[in-house]
Amino acid sequence: MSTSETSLSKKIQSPTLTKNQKIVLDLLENSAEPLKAYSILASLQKEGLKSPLQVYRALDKLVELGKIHKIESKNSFIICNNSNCANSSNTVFAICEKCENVREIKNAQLFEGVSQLAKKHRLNVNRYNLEFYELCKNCKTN
Amino acid sequence: MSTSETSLSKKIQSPTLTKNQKIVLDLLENSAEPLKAYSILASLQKEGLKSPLQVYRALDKLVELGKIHKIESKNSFIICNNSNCANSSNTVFAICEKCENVREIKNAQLFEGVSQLAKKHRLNVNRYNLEFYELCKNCKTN
DNA sequence: TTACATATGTAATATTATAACATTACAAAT
DNA sequence: ATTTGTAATGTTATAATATTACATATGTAA
Repeated sequence: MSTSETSLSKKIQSPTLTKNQKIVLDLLENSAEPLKAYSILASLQKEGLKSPLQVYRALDKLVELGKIHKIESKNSFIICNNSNCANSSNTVFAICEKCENVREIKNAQLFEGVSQLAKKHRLNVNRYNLEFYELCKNCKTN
Repeated sequence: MSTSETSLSKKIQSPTLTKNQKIVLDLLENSAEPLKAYSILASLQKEGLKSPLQVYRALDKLVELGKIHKIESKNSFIICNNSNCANSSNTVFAICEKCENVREIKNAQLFEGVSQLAKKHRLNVNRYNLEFYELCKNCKTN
């Protein structure tokens, strides 16, 4: 009981990250685009990562903490640029149909709008993931 | 030019399916739940399917035709129960967080609502995929 | 008939992800 | 300080998902 309280408060205050979690998060923070697990592994071999599992475990944890998101349709991971995500874990992405560029959309009104829509249609939703497919600025002009 | 017209009209009238496409579609039509490529392969070995590629090719085509959808987060495929999908290729799913049950949501108003939201936020969206995470009826009562 | 696009069959291989198991690190409770 | 519990690590092997490459066949249109 006291243990579960402790681990709960830990989760809420977001625990300090371990070494592997830190270096993976760092890499994603400095990446302009989503990264794949095996590319993360390749990049971080000099930092001591040796096996896929080390990467997947760090990624799982970071997703759980809301620090990063998985783009399911691309099997890749992107830093969360949205302060909301720690609380609600709703996600909205715009994905370019041509170049596959992904950007996370950070807009409280839009988030709320989708939630409202769900409610309106009598859906009892815990969280959602919305992927918009567009033509990004770059691809539109070229 | 006339060739492109022809292939276009073909797509619009939805061409007759080939043997492999038909048996894969059939299987999905009769399945209560989304199926994975390799499970489809296993099920259809008696019908003559021998390699993953045969399954993936049929699946790709069926997705392209809007007859089925891929649930990205589960790497699995589900029959489209939505007559709209041939036209717009927007998708909305409700996925149970506990038992992973997936149902496609078929509701023109909801579809339109999401499109409106995108427009309202100045997003120029070609199509979208929305995954609601819920607790399904079954899991809620148990 | 020729030409073309689409579909097939098959083998090999690439990519993504997890299972299993032994060990270590750290914080909380006694 | 020691025990205990939980989470994280390291490592090997393997499972599951998906694609490349290439040869052949099929159907339709010019």
